[in-house]
Amino acid sequence: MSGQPQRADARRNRDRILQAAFEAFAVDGHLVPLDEIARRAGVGAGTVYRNFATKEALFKAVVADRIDRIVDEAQSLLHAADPAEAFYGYLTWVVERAMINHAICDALSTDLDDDKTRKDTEFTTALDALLRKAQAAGAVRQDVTVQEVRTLLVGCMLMERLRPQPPRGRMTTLACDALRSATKRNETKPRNETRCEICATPLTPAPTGRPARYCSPSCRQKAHRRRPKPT
Amino acid sequence: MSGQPQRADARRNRDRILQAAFEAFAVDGHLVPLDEIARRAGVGAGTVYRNFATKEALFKAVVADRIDRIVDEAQSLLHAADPAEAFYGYLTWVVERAMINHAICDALSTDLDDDKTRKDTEFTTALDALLRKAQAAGAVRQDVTVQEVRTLLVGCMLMERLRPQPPRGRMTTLACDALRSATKRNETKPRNETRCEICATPLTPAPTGRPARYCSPSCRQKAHRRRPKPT
Amino acid sequence: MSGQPQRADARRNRDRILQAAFEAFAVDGHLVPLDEIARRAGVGAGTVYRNFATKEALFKAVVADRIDRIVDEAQSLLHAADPAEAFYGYLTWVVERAMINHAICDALSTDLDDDKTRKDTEFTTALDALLRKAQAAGAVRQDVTVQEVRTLLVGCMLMERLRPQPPRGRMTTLACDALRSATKRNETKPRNETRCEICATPLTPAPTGRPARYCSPSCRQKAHRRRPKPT
Amino acid sequence: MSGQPQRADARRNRDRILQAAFEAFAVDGHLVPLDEIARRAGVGAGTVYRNFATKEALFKAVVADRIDRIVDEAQSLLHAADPAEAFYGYLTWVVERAMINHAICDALSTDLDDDKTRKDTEFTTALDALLRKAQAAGAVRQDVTVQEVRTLLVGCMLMERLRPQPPRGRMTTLACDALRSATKRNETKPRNETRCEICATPLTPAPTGRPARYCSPSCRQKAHRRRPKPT
DNA sequence: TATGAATGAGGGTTCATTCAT
DNA sequence: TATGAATGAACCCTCATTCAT
Repeated sequence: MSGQPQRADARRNRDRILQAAFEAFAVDGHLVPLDEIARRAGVGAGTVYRNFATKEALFKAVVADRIDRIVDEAQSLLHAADPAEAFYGYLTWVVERAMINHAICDALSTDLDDDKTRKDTEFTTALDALLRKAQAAGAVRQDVTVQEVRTLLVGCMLMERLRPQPPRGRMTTLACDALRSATKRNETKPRNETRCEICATPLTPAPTGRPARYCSPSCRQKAHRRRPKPT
Repeated sequence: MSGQPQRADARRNRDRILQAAFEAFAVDGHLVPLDEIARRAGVGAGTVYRNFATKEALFKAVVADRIDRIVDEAQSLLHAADPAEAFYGYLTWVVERAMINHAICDALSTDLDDDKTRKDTEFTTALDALLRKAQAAGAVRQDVTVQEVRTLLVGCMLMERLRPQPPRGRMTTLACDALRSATKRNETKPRNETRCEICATPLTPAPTGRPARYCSPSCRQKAHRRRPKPT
Repeated sequence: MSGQPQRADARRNRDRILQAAFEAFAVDGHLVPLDEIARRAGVGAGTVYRNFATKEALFKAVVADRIDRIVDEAQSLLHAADPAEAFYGYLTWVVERAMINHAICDALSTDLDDDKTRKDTEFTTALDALLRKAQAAGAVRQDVTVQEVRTLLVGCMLMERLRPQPPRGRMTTLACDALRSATKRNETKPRNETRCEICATPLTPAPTGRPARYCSPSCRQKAHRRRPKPT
Repeated sequence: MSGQPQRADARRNRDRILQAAFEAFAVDGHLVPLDEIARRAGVGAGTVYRNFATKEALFKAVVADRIDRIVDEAQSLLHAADPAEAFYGYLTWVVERAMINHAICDALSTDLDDDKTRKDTEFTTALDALLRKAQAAGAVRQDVTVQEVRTLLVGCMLMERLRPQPPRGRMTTLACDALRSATKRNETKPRNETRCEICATPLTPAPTGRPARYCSPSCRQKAHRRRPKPT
């Protein structure tokens, strides 16, 4: 049940189920019915249960599968020339992946129960290696632990998911600044974008005419009411 | 249906339902059955429906209720003597509240549909006021918008929730560093804590004996296998 | 509970409930919630129950109320100059009323339980009187009983309800022909309307062009397939 | 979902559900709970939903099933030797079927939505064919349309249902008289049955003794009160 | 072994009826 | 007495899991 099935067709079924589940979870999360996953995989519901004891077990298997790929990437970056770029680039890369596939985010934040020790350790170890090299190169402040970095990484995924509007990756850039040594921030000149004076919604500058001060009539009205009455 | 009921018992029931729903959502999120909420509130399921047209409406009412309290706090801090402390203190306070009540986190990240404009704007406006004063005082970098701060705030809630172990608020402190002007970070001396050489789990120093290098026998074994074989 | 309440306001409430229930039943039948009836009547649900033991009892009271009015009409027609016109006119009148108020139909076809004997007898007696005079005048065949007429009457209501399209009352006219003495039918020249040759749907003649033979392309196609292939 | 299931047990279950639903609807109409249907069929509620997407869909399937059988009968009568007998016999036969199974009545009076065009047309077409032959043979008046016949047919079902007492089919006979050419009625000699002088309920003649004049003591009492008081 | 049909415990929601105010 | 809030059984429907084929 848990090991790798031997027969070729059984193996193929298992992979198709994993793939279908991954795609389904990526889009709809946990709430996609198992029958739907079976349908996408082109197998019967019973076959899913032959390969995975419960729906939850299937979910965990998907997640473990994804962690493997992420760990691979970390390991391949270990010997990069620039440790700072390797480290920050890796964080960005993982977050980008998670934007596409929500399951990745769950993979890194969910407990993996039985398998936890193994998978979890693998990822943490690989991330730690990148972190230490970056710290040794002075690119990351010394007082952060790998667990904190890992948590921040998941936080970035969640934040980017909350703000899908551009600029993409802004929250990750910000969060990375929290990790950088004090003198190497990504701080920019204040953007001189204009925002609604009432609700701070960014205003898209109109090509012509007088620049807008409010994002909507209702905010303009609100501002009007706030102005002191002339005596 | 939507206004405050007049009768004392009805009012009391409504409050009890809101409270029970709040607690239930805080722990289990959306998935707690409505019957369970009714049971906790000590009323019948029908009574819940008398007060809230659907489960979703109940959820939104809970969320709106919480936002109100959070907005109140922001407004009360607007005239604090120290804008920096007011701003960062507020972020910390909100995150702490959210640690106890997960619904707060949803409240700030969920769309509130019809009411969204109003509640959402109220919160954003209050947060923006705090932010601008802190920026004016040089305590927050100029290139962040209130929307970014808000997202970071929700991110902190989520991250703290992922790492309930001490030190509490560490992720928030880190995230705040991302907002601070470069020279005012909370960077500390590297903690000279020792961590497992394999999986980076922090090691609690034993009072006596030789300091441990690994967190567990399995990691020790793993380290052993990695050592180059003597020729 | 069952008798007439004495106090003026109580009496008024009872009447308003009856009226509201009548209107609600007329439109939606039995399935309108009792709360809705109470709301329409401008009273609380409890007040409805003070006046009528159950929803069913309320329904029966409505029905009895309507029968009263129908019986009144029958009695007022008893002394009309033309017994045939009185009889057939009465049937038509009742059916028309029922077209507007479905509750009337139920009133005449539903068992009235306890009250049945009284109300039911009243109506049957009144109808029988009209019938006998018409039979005596040779306007109605001798071999029908009042029970049959009554059933036919309800049948007309139901049929008209099934065919709300014009000509209104056609089914009633037809059914009345079943009652007439053989020589006094309402038979008309065959309407030379054209109907679809396939499904018999009446065809609205176009003002210009060749007259249509089929109601729709699909019927034309069907007709085509049915034609014998040329050898 | 919609087609015929392949497995023998599935097919059997589907048939049992249809049958159970048919019987349940026949007795209680739409309001029978779906769980009850499942129970009667000896399956779980889920199985019903596997075969029919909604309760409404199940109802429509039942109805469509019945129409099929009725249409079959009409088509088999098309080439009968006596068109009059075929036509009137068919009406009687359909009504008799509907007496046993109320769902048939609904089948012919309910809209069948998507399938309506097809099923509805099939039935109307078949009925129209019978009608035209009977009209050509002079057995049916020329001024009735197939739609009217159809409505009358449903009306007969409803009327017979309202009067389950003997003689069976009397209402249908009457209604058919409405369709007959004037000279071919089923008018009989007036039955010299005696009826209650008060409420017109037919009196079953007692084998011995003086013939009854009233159907019940209460009617006798009523008659007594109506008699003019002797001066 | 693979299929997909069957199960049945809930889930959200409605509404006739009761009862505290 | 009138109100309308509270009750809770019942309804339709879903879906994780089991099992006959």
